Amino acid sequence: MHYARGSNLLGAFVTAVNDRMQRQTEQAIAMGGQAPAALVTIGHNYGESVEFLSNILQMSHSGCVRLVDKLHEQALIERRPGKDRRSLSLYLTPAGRDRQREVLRGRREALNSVFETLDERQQQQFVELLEVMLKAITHCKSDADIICRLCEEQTCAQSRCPVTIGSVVNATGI
Amino acid sequence: MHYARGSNLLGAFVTAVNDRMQRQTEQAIAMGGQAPAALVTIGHNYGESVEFLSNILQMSHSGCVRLVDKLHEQALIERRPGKDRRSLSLYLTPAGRDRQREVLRGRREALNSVFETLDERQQQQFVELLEVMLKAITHCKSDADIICRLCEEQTCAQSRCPVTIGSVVNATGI
DNA sequence: CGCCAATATGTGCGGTATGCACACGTCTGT
DNA sequence: ACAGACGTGTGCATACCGCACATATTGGCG
Repeated sequence: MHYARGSNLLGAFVTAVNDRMQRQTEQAIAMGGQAPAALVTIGHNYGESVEFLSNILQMSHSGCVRLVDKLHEQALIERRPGKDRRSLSLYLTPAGRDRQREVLRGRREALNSVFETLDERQQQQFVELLEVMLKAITHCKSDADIICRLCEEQTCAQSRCPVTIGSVVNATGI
Repeated sequence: MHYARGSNLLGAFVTAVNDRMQRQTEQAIAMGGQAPAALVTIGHNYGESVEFLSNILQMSHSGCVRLVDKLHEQALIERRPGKDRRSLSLYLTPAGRDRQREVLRGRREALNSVFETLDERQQQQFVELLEVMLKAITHCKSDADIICRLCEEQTCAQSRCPVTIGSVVNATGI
């Protein structure tokens, strides 16, 4: 009965933080749905294909084509020929890069407004617990890409990322 | 620089958990958007109006009317005359109550699958930190209702809810 | 080599979720 | 008693997204 309360608090917390994050990121790009994640993910994975993107965003291929169209209309991304003559490579334009930074800044502000209510010692404890859970729930690279689709890459890269670690340690094949 | 990593991990974590929670709750009711939250919230607030609901779900009044229509079509809720002759009172039907339980079960499963990767001592630590943050970010009753729109009420009520406490302690008027 | 299955993109069409502007009835305070 | 606030509902439009399908390309295999 006791950890039912824990799970419930976790749910309330996730709802609260996700609301803030979503509001800020959607406002930064003036588009909803998976658009903010698309911009960030394309920025993290220069030159990848629409197919690749649709997997990370967990949407249908056709939906992703439409999303890419929208981003292209707004001159936020470029479509260049890919490795195949079938596929495309997606790149952020300079304007897209700027917009991506705004998305990430909005996200960071939303997250800081919650995280900084902890004192330094609590922050450290909290990070350790997050690491345990993130590591445990990431079973492959695909999981990791999905979880990190809105992450700040350099922040992640400059230190050991529990999601990446989990994706290796728990790897089940795919 | 160090807590930028913490905020980023928090973001990845929230994204991961929210994905799971959303998938499970939407599947339970076979409707998307705010429908799961609507069902749970109506269950928590028997006899409240459409207006009340639209505030908690943070959607326009008209959008909320349409949502209520959908739930009514599926015989999940009842519309009875409200206090005024203007307003309605919303109630779950027995089928709606069942469906609400399924939504909450899906949510609980999603959350447990993450929370239970911590051992007992870590769970206790984690709950304490969640309490600190939830209390700090809740400034009024409206905040509390929004954050708790998908909560399991009895789990919340049987022990001190940090969201409710925050809504009182930090009250700023509205 | 020639052909078929797999891959990658894109389109036609429809459905769901939601908002804005507005209409209508009801209430409330002066 | 009447103006303005309030609560509900409707017409219309839009954003987002999936399914089924069309098209182009590739790779493997007989």
